[in-house]
Amino acid sequence: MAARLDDLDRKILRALQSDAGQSLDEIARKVGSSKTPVWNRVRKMREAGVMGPPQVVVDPDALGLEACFFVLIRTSEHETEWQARFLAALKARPEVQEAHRLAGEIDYILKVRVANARAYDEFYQALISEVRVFNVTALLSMEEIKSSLALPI
Amino acid sequence: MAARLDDLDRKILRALQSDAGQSLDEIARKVGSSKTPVWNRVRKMREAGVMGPPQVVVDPDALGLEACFFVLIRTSEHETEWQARFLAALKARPEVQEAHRLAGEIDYILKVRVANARAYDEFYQALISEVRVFNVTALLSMEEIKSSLALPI
DNA sequence: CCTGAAATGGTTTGTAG
DNA sequence: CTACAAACCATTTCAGG
Repeated sequence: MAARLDDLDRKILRALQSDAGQSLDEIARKVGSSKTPVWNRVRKMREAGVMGPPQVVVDPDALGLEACFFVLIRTSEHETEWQARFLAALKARPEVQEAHRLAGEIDYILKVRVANARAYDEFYQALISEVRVFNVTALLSMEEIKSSLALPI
Repeated sequence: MAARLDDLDRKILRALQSDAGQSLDEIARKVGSSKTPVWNRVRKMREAGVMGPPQVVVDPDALGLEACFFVLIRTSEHETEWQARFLAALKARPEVQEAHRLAGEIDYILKVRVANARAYDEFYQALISEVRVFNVTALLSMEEIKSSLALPI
């Protein structure tokens, strides 16, 4: 799936991932090209899945979601059936913004956004009642120093 | 900064955060309203900082960024001067997609996207040469189970 | 605050180099 | 593959309920 991207493609991605609201003319000017080539490349990259649809990032505080936890999970169960249930549970829960399966001692890490510590506990209780886990450590974020969708291109 | 958002505002945010490429007509239809009120609310929420500018999410694999690490950092230094240097270093590094200051034993967590393990090591070496840290644990992601900007609204 | 329409400007398509 | 132009469609503004 690693489409061949030339320098112009990369410049376009750089412009779009910082602000997708720009007009084609603006982007063309920034990347040193013209409207049609930019449009053709954008179209191609969208079809190839190189970039997703434009999204707006909503400020969690504005919605009262003031607590962010990173959750480290160890489990003793590694059967496919258990894993399938666990993954389904994570995907179904909107509080879970990110979930990764890890290499090493810790099996999973989650990023969870909730209103407060109490809401986290409700999430936690609901999760462990759905699937058995061996050990859970929650790390509470005090300050979001950086949060960037932008990849180094 | 917690602006009062009514039900219609929330519906609009829900629609926009899943796909900001929709036309105002489509959104208006989905939320059961009309073009002008939707437009006025979008405008107001943008000005209030409730939502950021539209962004496209780029597929890391398409750029050859195939490794994702979560980095747990402990430090013994907690002076403001050290902290300022550390924060500046994190913000300056494009590999760092997220950085949080934590409560508890672990002081910081980072999410780092790089091409491979070797690129991570280069990042790591560069970071610890800039600022002194006590202990660093890197968790390598094997599989991105879920990654969603969408907040539960 | 909503409706509906008018004007502006950007996107998308098509033709030609 | 690029430049240019024409048609289309969305956004933005504005008058009226």
